[in-house]
Amino acid sequence: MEVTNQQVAAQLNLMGQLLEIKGDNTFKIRAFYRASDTIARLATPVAGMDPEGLDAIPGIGKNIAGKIQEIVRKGTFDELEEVRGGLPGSLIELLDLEGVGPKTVAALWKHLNIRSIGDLEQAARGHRIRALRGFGAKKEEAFLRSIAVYRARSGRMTLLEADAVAARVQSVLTPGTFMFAGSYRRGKSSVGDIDVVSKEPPDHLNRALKTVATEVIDAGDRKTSLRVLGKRVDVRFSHPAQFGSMLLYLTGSKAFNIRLRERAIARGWKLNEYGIEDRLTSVLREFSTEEEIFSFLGLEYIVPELREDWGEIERAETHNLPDLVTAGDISGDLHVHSSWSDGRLSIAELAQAGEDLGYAYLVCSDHSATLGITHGLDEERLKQQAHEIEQVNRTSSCRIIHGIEVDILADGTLGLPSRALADLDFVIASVHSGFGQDRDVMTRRVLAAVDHEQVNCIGHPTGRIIGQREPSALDIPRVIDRANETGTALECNASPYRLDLDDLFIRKAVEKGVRIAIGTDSHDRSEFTHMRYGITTCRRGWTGPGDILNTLDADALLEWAA
DNA sequence: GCCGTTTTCGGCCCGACTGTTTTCAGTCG
Repeated sequence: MEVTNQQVAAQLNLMGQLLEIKGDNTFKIRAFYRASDTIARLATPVAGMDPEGLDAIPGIGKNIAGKIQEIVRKGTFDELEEVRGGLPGSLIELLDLEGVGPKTVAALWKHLNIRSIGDLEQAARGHRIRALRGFGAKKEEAFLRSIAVYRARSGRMTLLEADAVAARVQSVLTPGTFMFAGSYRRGKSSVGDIDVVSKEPPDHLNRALKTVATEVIDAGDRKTSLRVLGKRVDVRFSHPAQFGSMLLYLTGSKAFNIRLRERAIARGWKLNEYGIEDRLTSVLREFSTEEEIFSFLGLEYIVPELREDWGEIERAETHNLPDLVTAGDISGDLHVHSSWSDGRLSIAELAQAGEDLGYAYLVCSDHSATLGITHGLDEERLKQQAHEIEQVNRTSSCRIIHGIEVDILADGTLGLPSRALADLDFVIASVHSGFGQDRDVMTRRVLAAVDHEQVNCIGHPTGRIIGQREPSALDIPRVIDRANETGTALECNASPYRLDLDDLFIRKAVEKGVRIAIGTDSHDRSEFTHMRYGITTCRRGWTGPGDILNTLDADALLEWAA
């Protein structure tokens, strides 16, 4: 079984953590973390790369390249096993506690033989930690609080949850005085916390924020951290004259910020969240908008969705950033369900919803009959549905395109015969079962659907459900290559629980020339607005209007599908 | 451990907040 990039990244990350506890050189530690991050967001599997190819990746030198090859061969590397041998494995879990870092873990272990979260809890309850130099009663309380949060935590938020937390925070903020920042602003498919930059005075705002917080983690004049609806919210206060710098800093990403700061250093400046300081004269230049900073640094303005250090800085230097798709480019939704299968809306109601959104068309893609739980369509009911769609289309300005979401069965065959699919205008093929298949089986299964003459699009290709189900083992780069050969589109499923394909693979796909179909997978009226999540995910994948099927008008779409 | 349009050696982003101290270490983003 081929080792995935995620597994390689996990081993490199583990090495970083162990070296931290051991107290090794901080720059060596940083190198392992950086390599881990880089591998985790690489679309190309490292398992197939040669040493030169690995070495060519920024942040990966000869040494780590060798270790990656060791991991590919045997799942681990000698130096990792050596370091691991000297430390109890359970120490790592202590690093997951908020406020507990490597120095704390090492001290607790060496002096009190604390090796796990359970050990720490006992020691804190027994007040045994305050005897240690540098530790006191408040630390013991903080450890117990962190343990409680750790045990109750639910991980990253879907964008729906993030919207709910953001709305609650927004309810106590003054319009026009703040901006959301962080990964929420960058539009990542899941969000760890909510970041806010505010121009309002801290004392006033801290009082207001407390009214919506379940816990105040810390509160200062420059920054405040809270828990709202159980999720972390970080607020930074900024002078209006410095708002651009603070917004840029808090929007990140971290890797992007580091690159910009390095760029400033090369010019004799220091970039921070207050402005750009001349290192010689110590004169601080302030920026009220982000646009001014980019301009000052000699860069084209980079939209938040692109700020990941995925090559956008180099493109901004030459004023050659991609032209990204916007909501205004979208003519229709390529994946919605009706009450013919498991949706709530009738065909007529779908058409009305489409009209309300100003869409030229909707692809009605109900489930095929093989998926027992959703009383999907067989050949006979498909014909009846075609008749109803024809009726509705006579009076609707939003055209209902007759499609289907047909199951890709475990052996790669489809849930309906070709003759039934031939009568339809848009065929989406999706995996809905057997997600645990190994890489080869799953990939052959999906490739069979890509090869199928009637299939126009592969729905939610990896099958992941954010926070609930991991992506399948599918070899996406192979699927992308084959989709390019056969002219098959890949879906960006816009459901906030899916966002599948995600940014990284979308970028890989459009680089190869594969078209992306954005579908909300709506089962009810409220879900049509999820289109915005799909658009943002596509923008993060560097897609322009021409890469997206939804930007075609109805006739062009049908022509493409035929 | 990685890297180079001042460098193959000597750097490596920058600052806020807390707790335990009495000037700072640790953690976090």
